[in-house]
Amino acid sequence: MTTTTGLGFAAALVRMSHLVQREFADVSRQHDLTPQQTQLLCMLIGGPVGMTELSKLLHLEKSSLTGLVDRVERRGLVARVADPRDRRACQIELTPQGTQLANDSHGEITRRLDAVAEVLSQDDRDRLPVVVAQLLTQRDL
Amino acid sequence: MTTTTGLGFAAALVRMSHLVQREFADVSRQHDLTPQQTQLLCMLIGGPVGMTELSKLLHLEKSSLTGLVDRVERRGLVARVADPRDRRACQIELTPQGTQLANDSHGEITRRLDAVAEVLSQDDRDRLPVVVAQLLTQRDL
DNA sequence: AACGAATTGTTGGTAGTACGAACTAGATTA
DNA sequence: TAATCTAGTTCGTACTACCAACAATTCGTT
Repeated sequence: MTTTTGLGFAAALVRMSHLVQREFADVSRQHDLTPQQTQLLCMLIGGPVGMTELSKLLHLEKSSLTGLVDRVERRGLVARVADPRDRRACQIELTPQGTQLANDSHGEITRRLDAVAEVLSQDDRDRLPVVVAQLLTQRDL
Repeated sequence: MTTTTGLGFAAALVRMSHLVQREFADVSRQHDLTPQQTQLLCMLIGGPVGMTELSKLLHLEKSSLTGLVDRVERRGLVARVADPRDRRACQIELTPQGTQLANDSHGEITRRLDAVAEVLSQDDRDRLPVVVAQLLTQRDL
């Protein structure tokens, strides 16, 4: 009842989430980062982002984000750069070292999760992202 | 590339995980619990569990678990009961109040995630748990 | 039975996470 | 200009999670 057969839909999602979280934590630890720090770095791969937007992307209060950025900045992985358009605001950007780490981590996580997919039929493998996309249309972004 | 269309397999899993985490956090907050506390309570629905086994189920160090159980015990939701077979060990069990909360939370989370599934075709809805079960055979339990 | 090893759970210390309320400085609108 | 809103920080609190060290108990050998 607990294993492969009688897994309900909700339970399946929860289990899958745990699997992802575990890989994420694992890779983060390899790079001596916390999962939250890794997530922040990955969020910046596309380019600098302001604090307010980051807090929305990460679903964090701004005050929580301040501390997270502080700690990652202290390690020299990101920098706060002034926003020329608004003197209150700042943009968070990856340093060269941070870029390296962000790419490595992102790549490793992607590699691992893709590896997990290998047991599936080609059909299932193609279908799952589509299904997820449908789910996300409701609650997520 | 970021949105619905070109979602890679790994990215899909990560997004789905976020969705689950969010629902979990949301429901926990409604009941004035942390996600970790909710998870602990749900883990005990099936009956009392010892600390060592719990730490494996939750992937936590025993020392981390001690604190988690302490806090939930302080709220009167669980109790440590002696294990007659081993005088070192204890079993963690839900109090009546904890049972109520555990069932409520578990039900609410299940209800929400099942609701999310409603956009899917019957076929996809049936298939996903099977696919997840296949994925879990590798890394998970 | 007794000794050493392994196991169960706790304590204490450290770092990180996350929130809310209060705040400063700069932008926006009336 | 005054009133208001927004961007980000600070502060205080509670929780999470790890590691190393520990006491009590059980297990395995001899």
